[in-house]
Amino acid sequence: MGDILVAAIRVLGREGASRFTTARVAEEAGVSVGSLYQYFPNKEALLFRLQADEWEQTWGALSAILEDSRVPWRERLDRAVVAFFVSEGAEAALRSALEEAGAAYREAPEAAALAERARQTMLVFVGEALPGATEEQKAFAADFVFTSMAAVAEKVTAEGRPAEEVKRWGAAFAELLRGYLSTPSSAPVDAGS
Amino acid sequence: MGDILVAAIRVLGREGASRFTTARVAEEAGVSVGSLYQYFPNKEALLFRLQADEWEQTWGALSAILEDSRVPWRERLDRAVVAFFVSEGAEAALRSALEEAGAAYREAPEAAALAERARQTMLVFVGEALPGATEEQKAFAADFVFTSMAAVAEKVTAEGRPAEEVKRWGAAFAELLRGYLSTPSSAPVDAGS
Amino acid sequence: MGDILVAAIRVLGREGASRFTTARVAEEAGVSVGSLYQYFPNKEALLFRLQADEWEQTWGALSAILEDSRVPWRERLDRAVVAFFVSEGAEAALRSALEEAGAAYREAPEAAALAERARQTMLVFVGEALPGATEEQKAFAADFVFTSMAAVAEKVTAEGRPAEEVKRWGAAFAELLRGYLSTPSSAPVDAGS
Amino acid sequence: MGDILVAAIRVLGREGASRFTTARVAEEAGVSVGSLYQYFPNKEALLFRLQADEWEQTWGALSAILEDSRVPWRERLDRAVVAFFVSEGAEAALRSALEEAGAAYREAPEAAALAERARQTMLVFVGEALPGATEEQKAFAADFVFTSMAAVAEKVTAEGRPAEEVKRWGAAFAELLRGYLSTPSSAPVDAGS
DNA sequence: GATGAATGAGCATTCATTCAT
DNA sequence: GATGAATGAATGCTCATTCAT
Repeated sequence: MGDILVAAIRVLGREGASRFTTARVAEEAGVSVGSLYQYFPNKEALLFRLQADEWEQTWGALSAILEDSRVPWRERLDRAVVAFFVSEGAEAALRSALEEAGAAYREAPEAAALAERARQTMLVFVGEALPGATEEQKAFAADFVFTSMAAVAEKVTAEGRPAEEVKRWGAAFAELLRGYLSTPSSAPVDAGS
Repeated sequence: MGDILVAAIRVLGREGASRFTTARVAEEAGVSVGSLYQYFPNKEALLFRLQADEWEQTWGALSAILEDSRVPWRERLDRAVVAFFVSEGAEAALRSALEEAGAAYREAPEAAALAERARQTMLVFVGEALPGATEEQKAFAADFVFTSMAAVAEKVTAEGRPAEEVKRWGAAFAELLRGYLSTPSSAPVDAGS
Repeated sequence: MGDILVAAIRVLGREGASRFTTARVAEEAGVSVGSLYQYFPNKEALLFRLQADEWEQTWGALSAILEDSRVPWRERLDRAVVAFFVSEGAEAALRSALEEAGAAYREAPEAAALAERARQTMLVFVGEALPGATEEQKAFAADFVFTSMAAVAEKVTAEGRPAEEVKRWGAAFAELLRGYLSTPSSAPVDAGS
Repeated sequence: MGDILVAAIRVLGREGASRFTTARVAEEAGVSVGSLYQYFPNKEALLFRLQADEWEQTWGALSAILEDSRVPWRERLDRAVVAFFVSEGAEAALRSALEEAGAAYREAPEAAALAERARQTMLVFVGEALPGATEEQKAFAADFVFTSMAAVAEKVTAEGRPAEEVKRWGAAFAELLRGYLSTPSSAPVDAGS
């Protein structure tokens, strides 16, 4: 089964999403299609698994950094953002192929659970940076930080920029977020309707 | 040919990317498949054209705002970013369908030309905000502002959030960028290279 | 399209229902699978069409006989039953293959319409044979005559008996039904419940 | 092995013929596929066995009634026919599933043996009802009675009619056959050949 | 220039059967 | 005797593209 996952990643990377077929994966893994279907009920489940593994890995590293309260939050932010950009960079090919393949990942309960965990971690972290903010402000800030970081990291890495540049973007974006979380007026909600 | 493009947008919106077929587009347009192929050499070219039109439109509005030098740059930035978010929100469905359909847009020369024009506009704009920066710093800032804005707008609108919220995100992100372009130390590049 | 129907009948007859595949039909017809699917939306529709054609033909002959009021009803009954047995005998192979293939024919509206027409014809006919019967008795008799005739004809012809014997069975069954419709006490309903 | 047969009946009833697979039967029985194949050489043999069991049971009850010479034949006929209809009604689901599954029952020697036994019983019975008939006439009558009864019972029960109605049909058909066996001219063969 | 019938490779999935453990 | 992973041929169906009319 591990063989199949490895083969799937290889096929996805080598052939692209539109040529990612069960037959090709099976052949790459050196097993029959039938065997593939003994481990995964359908093609989507396989894609799904790939996606989940990638998420788990990326987010695991990130939360370890964010939760380490011995380190000042600004430093943690810097490190986490850069780590995230780098990690996304490393798996950009798989990720974009996965996206193209359209694994209907986002709607699955497993995905929701992971996202919820991420939200919580981010919320706690933001709470440390904005001790005086209301709950609503914190919630928005957490969402904002997480979503924009993910968006930019995805975009930058998807464009195939060199690792060096990705790192620099991470640093720049971390600085941006640091500023955002540092400004007294930082809670953008107060301007909200 | 305009009919075909309109039909294509309708089919993409109504049926989704995986059911976007030449036969369906032709039928929706009220022409034969053969005719469709007289205007577009293949399916991808049609998709491509849809994408290009969308770009042109979005970017046209944006550059009009950014280039209007009678308005202070901060205000222009605010307006442009919010306008961009709103515009992306309006076409989120088409955009995500297009993405899913995999119009390999980025690599085409036509796309490169459009992007270059956008880069230039942004560069001029950034020049007004950071008069003292070096060319390299300006280049990075322009790229950074443009890319991150696009990334976040895409992500936020793709998630199907309500128009109200999209607007709020636009405002929040504009504020972020304003801060970025206002800080004396704002040129993150100084650490660069 | 006629070619495809002919080919389908041949494949069904030669290979049996379990080997009746779209690919084989297309090959037998000398066209591509794609073409087959241009005429029939799916395999079932093809089977369905075969079935409908057969029904139409069989029942057309039958009702012509039954409705010819110039002929005494007993004679009409004899002729109709024998004709039905013979007709069923001629198409036994197709019919049993069709049945095995499970064309979900019975539930379709088109089938219901045909059956209703058959029921009406039979009802009128029975009315002539049992002028004094109540409506309910007539309804039961019509159903009984039609259903049992069809059941026996199907079974006998499905067993592959020679044409000669099938004819003899038809005559015997006609006699049976004649007796049934002639007996004063013939309306079995009176014994009902 | 009994477990497997029970499981097979359950799967056939619950899932229908097209989802009747060896894997599902094995799982339902709580054994491995391998074990299933130790008892039955292939899927068809399993189906076959199901069919044979059903036959044995149905026909057993029937012959017991027909052979009980203490009862007048007319009464025996009534009872047997009604019992047959009722029995067929009870197992209509299994029977039609079996048929759909295509157990090629009729051609097997085991089936022939059962059918022969049935024929004999029927022949003896008919001999009592038509003492003066020739052997040939008796043979035809036995075949006719048995086959038509089976045909009608199958058809009526397969249509899913309510038990009450099935019983009524049984009674009606018994009356028909009684009439057939009572008429002096009843031996339809005399017109034969 | 327009038409649309024809093509056929390609895909996801199923399932009876085998055989090494 | 039991297990169940492995097999791979087979199936129904789709769709971009071509080309004779």
